[in-house]
Amino acid sequence: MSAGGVGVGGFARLLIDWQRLHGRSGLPWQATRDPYRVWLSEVMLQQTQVSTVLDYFPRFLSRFPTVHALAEGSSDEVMALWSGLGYYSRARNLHRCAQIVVSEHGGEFPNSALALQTLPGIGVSTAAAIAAFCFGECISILDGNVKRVLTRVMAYEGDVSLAASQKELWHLAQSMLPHAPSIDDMGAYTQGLMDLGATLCMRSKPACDRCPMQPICHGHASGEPTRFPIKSRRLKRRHESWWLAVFLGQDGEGHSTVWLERRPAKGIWAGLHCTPVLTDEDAALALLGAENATPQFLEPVAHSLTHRELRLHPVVMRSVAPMVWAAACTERPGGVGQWVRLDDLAAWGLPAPLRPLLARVAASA
DNA sequence: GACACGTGGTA
DNA sequence: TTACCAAGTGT
Repeated sequence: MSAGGVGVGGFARLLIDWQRLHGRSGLPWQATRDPYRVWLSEVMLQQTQVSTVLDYFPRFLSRFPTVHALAEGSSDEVMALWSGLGYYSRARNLHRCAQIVVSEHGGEFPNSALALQTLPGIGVSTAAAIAAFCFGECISILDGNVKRVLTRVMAYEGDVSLAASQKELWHLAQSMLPHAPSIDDMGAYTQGLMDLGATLCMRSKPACDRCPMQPICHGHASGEPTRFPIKSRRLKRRHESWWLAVFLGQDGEGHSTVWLERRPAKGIWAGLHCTPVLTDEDAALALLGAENATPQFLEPVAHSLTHRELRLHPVVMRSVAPMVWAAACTERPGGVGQWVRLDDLAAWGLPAPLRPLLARVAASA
């Protein structure tokens, strides 16, 4: 045991001991030091809750068990497996990263945070997590958990919305690291940072009475630990209405189909498959009215994104001669599309709100 | 440096 | 309803 903390009051020692006794263990990505699995889990967990990833991680891994398999997979299949997880640039970067690891690193992930960080989709925190877990590098992650824990322990008064504060927090995080840790120590320390933030030092109602840091925590001493972290910048969402043109048809074997187009390479749901979207009401009504059928307007569905509050208005168009629409659809901006069987949608990378929506449509079709 | 990028859960 | 935010990164 050589992990005496050098930071405030033996922070690292307290954290490592606490993690081994009370931290989380048994999560599917914890039982390994395989950089591929650790990397995959870290990317999936970016801004995403553990409970959500529990569902996606094993499915993705069973289809792509190695970085070679992933590198050789099709981008459409990767997107389909990511469908519903959100932040789809992660999936595109993941795929690109796998191809780079195979083509430029002989299929082995680089073994330092510095080198890992040059790969697409791997930033400072993810690079540190992989390096710490897989290679025992003495470097700190800096995610939301760590920021909350550190700002509370230190009663850090800086505004974490500012870049200067981020830099200061990064230095602070490095200063708390254990001294000359073993690889096991770095694993427990890194996991401990996240476990502490997730299970005790929560945003509201932190469990200070059970916290190993309580004796050294200035936030707790202040009586208002939840005052930290201090954030000035507020998120604002703007409201928008989108009309989803749900063209229904049938294939040669009598299966119900829907017309899907690939979303543009940038912006919301980039690269996913979706019904044609019209963002202007007049244009939507004009276009949908011009199609030779009776549009059926369904109840709008609310869907919120980070910066937008969407009202999705499905407009179902059924046809006796659906192929007529295919020609019309391809003329539309953004336009390359195809008819997809409603019972085959699981194999497609769709935006999350489309699955229940199309399932409803299918049920009434 | 500010902003875009998804989704589901919680207060 | 609204706001916040969860194992952040890229532009």
